[in-house]
Amino acid sequence: MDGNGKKNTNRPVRVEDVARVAGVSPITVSRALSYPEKVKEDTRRKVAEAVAQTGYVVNSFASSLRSGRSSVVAVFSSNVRNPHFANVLLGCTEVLEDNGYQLLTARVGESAEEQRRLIASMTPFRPAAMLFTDLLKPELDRSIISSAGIPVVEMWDQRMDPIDMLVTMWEADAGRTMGRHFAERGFSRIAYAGLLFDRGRRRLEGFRAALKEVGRDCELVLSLTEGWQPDAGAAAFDEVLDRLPGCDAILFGSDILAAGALSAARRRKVNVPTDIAIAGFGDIPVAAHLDPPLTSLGVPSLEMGRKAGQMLLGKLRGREITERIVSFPAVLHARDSTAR
Amino acid sequence: MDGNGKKNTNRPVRVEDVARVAGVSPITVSRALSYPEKVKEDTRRKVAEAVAQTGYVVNSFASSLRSGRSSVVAVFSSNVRNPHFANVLLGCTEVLEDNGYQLLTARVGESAEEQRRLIASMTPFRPAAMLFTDLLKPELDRSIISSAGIPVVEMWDQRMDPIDMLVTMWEADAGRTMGRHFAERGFSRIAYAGLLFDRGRRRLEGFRAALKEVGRDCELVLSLTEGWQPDAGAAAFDEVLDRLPGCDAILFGSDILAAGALSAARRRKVNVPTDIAIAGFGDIPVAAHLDPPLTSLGVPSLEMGRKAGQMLLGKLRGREITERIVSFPAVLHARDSTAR
DNA sequence: GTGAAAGCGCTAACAC
DNA sequence: GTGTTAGCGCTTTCAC
Repeated sequence: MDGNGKKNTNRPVRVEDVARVAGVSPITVSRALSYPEKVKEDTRRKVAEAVAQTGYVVNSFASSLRSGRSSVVAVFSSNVRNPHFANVLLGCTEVLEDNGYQLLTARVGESAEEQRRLIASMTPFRPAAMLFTDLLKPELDRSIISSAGIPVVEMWDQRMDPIDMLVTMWEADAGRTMGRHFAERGFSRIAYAGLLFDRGRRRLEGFRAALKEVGRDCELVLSLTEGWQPDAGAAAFDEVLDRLPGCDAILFGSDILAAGALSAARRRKVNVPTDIAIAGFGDIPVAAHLDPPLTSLGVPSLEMGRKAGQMLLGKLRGREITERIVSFPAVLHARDSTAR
Repeated sequence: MDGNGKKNTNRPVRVEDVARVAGVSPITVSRALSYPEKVKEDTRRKVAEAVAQTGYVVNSFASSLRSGRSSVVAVFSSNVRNPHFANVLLGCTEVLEDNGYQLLTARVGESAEEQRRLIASMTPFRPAAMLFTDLLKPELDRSIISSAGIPVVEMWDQRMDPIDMLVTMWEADAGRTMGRHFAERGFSRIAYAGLLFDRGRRRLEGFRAALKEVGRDCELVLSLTEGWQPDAGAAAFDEVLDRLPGCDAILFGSDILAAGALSAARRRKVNVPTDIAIAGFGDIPVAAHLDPPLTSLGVPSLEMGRKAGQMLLGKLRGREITERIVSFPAVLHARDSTAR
């Protein structure tokens, strides 16, 4: 029934039980498990045997309560269906789990009030550090975070005043890179479609700034509020063609939207890129395999997640922090969808 | 500095402090917070004020240690970059977080030994329930899970003997559905390419069984072991064309692989579906927007994640479990990529 | 290198 | 409806 040799009494095994079996005191068991180097080789072996025999598992609640130390990192994450965020999560999980930390996850929350509530729901666990894999709302009172006095990494923020540390990509730079690409290609009647909150707005600003440098502009901006799936991109494509006749290039806020637009173009027998060029954002794996292959800006989200984890880890280990703000560059992948 | 009015001493605020301010005993504070209905309206108000004034936050470690209750659900999840798993995670997070549970996440692990290690790393937290969003290895000694004596949901398993509860989709049925579709379309030289572990193998078995019913078979099976990204699909497409001349239909283990194959077909000027039909698995959002739109089997992963969360919740609340095994059907989306 | 005593902060059990 | 006492299981502190 019970291959572990665990006792059949309902009472869980405690250090005391292990101590009795090993013929040592409880504190020695504790030390043998937490600081093996502080215990004689022989004692260590006896304790290990007793642990195996009794099936002992430490109780984190008791351990953390007494020691005041916690191996929990609170991670606030948003929509994992967005490949960006999935990559970030993967990257930071890798780093933190491999270093003995447990991840307590919560949604990041969509309104300032919801964010406050979710952060408050984590504080009883006294996490050792916090990681926000998506933007905090500007309206949020950040003192509830900073007052915890623990290492904190925010991500994607566009400002220079993080609570503690920041891993980001400057959206305006990314937008500018794409704007220059559009300028080089000589597109003249240009549209943009995407979400226009925080990051999207900054990206659009950079995009327009680069166009203005060569005397052009983004003549139509579609602010998508509902939907980020391909259908929304297809609908946006139709709307652009209606509202901006002669439009020869559209930048979308994401590759998913752009993929929808490519399919709408096929349906309407509009040739991409000859009739109209299309570009996206994020460089998801299928981008290079769409028809035509989609020009996109790649975001090193996996590396960003890893970096966030490493920064927390560094601070948890008391290393001096040299860079509080780390920004990653977006990389242009020019493909056929914007060819000339 | 501290808008919460929290004291500046380093000692954290305890129930005792709140009790003093409110003019009641510690246990009354505890009750006012955990069982408000057991406390007079007036007392409740005084406690609430004292909590606000002191900035008190309960210490989960102490609370759980004493009460023996835990609000933590351990979730073992795999590659969130796979849209299936991202959806599952999203679904169960929704349900569990909205009902007061905190999610402690770990990777599910790739080998039986790693799985054992990761599960063991969660047990010190005495979770109230466990959820495995991906398969457990058959070699894993499951007694370490069942001996915890808590509600457990496994997902995707193809057997009928879960540790406790199971949310799954019968891969063989799904494969059969696709096999019948291929049979109806009259394809005759058929290939399969995908991962052939656990789930993929069962799916292929169903696929072949349906083909055999009409006197056909899957003549070439490519076992992909490295890579599930589009490039691997493109390479598999090339290999099939080399090794099975006259092949008129390929089923891929995922839509991502199939998307890569579609792009390889374009590169080689092979027409889909006239020259060769292609189908995938998973019905990711872009599937309907590829060129041609991709035939795929949709898996209701978001609902499956929600269901898993609800089943755990039901058992945690002591409700009688009526169905220990819940299976969801895969839905065929026949699109142009397998048209005749 | 090991042990004895104490206490982390909370809430169960029981009393009133 | 509220209070008193005790103890959850561990690890700190100090002693040897």
